[in-house]
Amino acid sequence: MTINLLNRKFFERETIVVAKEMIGKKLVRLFRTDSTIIKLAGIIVETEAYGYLDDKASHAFKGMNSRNRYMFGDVGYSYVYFTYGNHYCFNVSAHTKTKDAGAVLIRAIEPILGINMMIKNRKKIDILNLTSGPGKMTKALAIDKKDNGIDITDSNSTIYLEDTIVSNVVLSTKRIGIEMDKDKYWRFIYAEKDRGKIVINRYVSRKKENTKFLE
DNA sequence: CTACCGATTATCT
DNA sequence: GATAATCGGTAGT
Repeated sequence: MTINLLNRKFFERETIVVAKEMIGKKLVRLFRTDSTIIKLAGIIVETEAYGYLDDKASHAFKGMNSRNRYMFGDVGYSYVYFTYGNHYCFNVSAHTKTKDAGAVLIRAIEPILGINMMIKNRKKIDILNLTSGPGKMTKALAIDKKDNGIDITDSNSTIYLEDTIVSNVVLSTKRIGIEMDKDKYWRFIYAEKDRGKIVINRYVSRKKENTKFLE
């Protein structure tokens, strides 16, 4: 069986385009021990794009430092940072070759594999709140600083993204929790059409934000 | 149901 | 010394 991973080229495009197209793809998290492999997985239902000189809200805006270094250079690498004294956020670097930095924050997934382990990691049993936010998701998947700078396009990595067929709807909204460049519609969420009505995926955080329809 | 607010600490300047 | 791409609890409607 061959698994189709998102490859380097996928991430070597405009950060906003990559953020939008990551919606509906599968995020896989592996734990390898001597004799077993534990696999956690979910469908990406919420992302945000963070740019470079075009985006005052981006960690990369003021230039490279030891924290944000993986937003720069080669694309398809994880950028994991710690914030608010408690939480980790998980990004994948993505930008065109001519632009030097940019990344996509994965804010929420719909759990599809290893839900029991996610419940253990989160110490919460409420399925709808297991992974519906960037800090909740990293905790459910046990992602932290040790996962910074790993190659997401390599199937030997402990985190990678699988390609999927995406036929549902993607909406955009303003980004969450920032003070600068608030008006960019660079947040993307998963939705589907149900008898003509647009229904936002249940695992998306803050579903009441004003949305724009894409295409 | 929505809105506000305090916790907590690595990292930046 | 100040900040922060959040969360969860509590108060209010």
